[in-house]
Amino acid sequence: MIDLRRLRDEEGYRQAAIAKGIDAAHIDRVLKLDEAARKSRTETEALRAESNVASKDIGRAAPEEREAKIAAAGELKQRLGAAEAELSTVEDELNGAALVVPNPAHESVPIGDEDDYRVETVVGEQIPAPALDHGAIGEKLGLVDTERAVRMSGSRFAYVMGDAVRLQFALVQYALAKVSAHGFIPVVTPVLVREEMMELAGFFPTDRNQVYALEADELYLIGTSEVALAGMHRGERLEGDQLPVRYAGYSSCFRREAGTYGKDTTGLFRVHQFDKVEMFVYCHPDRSWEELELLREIQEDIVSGLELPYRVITVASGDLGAPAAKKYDLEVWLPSEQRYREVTSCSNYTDFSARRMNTRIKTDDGNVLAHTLNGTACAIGRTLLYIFENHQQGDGTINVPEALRPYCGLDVIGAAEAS
RNA sequence: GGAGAGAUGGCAGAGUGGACGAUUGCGUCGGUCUUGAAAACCGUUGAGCCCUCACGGGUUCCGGGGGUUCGAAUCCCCCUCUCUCCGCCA
Repeated sequence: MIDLRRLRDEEGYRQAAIAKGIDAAHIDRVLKLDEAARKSRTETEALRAESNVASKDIGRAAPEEREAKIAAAGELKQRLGAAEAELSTVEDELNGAALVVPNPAHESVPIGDEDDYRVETVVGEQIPAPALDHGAIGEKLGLVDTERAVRMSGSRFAYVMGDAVRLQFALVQYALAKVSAHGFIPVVTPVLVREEMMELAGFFPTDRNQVYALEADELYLIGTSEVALAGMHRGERLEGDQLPVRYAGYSSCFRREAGTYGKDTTGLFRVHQFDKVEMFVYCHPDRSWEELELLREIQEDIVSGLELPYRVITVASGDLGAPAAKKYDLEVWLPSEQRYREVTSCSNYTDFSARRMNTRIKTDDGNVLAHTLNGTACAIGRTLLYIFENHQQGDGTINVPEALRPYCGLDVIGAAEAS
């Protein structure tokens, strides 16, 4: 949710919202509605004050005076009712209009669309395509079975098997160790949440068709543990001296992937269900830009520790999504496609999400809205597939990155099958 | 799944239609006393929004949403959650 006060007072804030792709005319409409709502609120409250005084007076009045006073108060109530009705109409309209205004982009974000990103760093070698792409080698080495999974559950499901499972849990342990070093508290979150949480976390109504619904129970499967972590401190006031609070959520994630027919149909790249370690930070507004850089550093550390070639880009304003003021994508080189593809991303939501969640911080100068950030620590399935390709060796085996060996006891995968 | 009880400020816990944003206790913060501390005593102590340069004023909030009434923490309806007992279960 946007800060209406800043939207009307700060031209830069307004311009930065427009950079995200919202119509300037829409913002003007929001501001007009805001002004109308404030005027109506002032009038309504004045009437209510009058009405409150009248009611209290009845309580004090002598019995013989009551009749007349009640009649007078009743008339006041009529006027108040009309004013309240008008106010609630304007407020509903305002809320509806304000809800679609995106969080303004930070000044360091390049203006533009999907292709206008800025490359920040490039690390590692862009290796040539391996003998087998991740889907093929997964099937060949008995690590991934999509054919049987399709019979079981439909397309975009997979059985992950054998050493891939060992690697999966090694990745979880590895990622948790990395984030724990920075004070992240591990959390296993609920994967089912109420509709209200989906709305407050900003996924409804916009991404409703991406979310699985359990209609009988009116519960929804989360697409990321971000939903559950963003809701953790709903309506709370956090102690300033305990911040920043950093959580590492681990959960399965569920996505309908509506509208992606024919895209990334092989292997684990785009599936309906995958596991993920997600970072989520609550912090003081003064600190959030530092925290964003920390998230990015951790992400680079995790990926480079797995010896994967990657680059980091700053996503352009038009491709940010409504809540993010700035977003980095970390993309790993996918040799079979000879291009970089996303593995993690991290965003600063500033106070956009906290305003809706009503998560505040106690400070000496009163309470302020928290800033929230989120970023992937490790998307397990995708990371597995980048390992399958980038660490595939000439003999058809997969070399296990040093960093994972202590967690799974494997040096190489597929030696028996390949020979 | 069945039956019952409940949800009030940081916490505990009063309050069943009119001076209640709410008795009291603990905790908080400030002060008195003390070499210092404790104890004791005195005082202080919720949040959101609107108006105002400010001082200040108004309004809303007693789990959430609706309703009755001139007036609701209090009465009515719906929802959510918690506890106790029974059933089931990893």
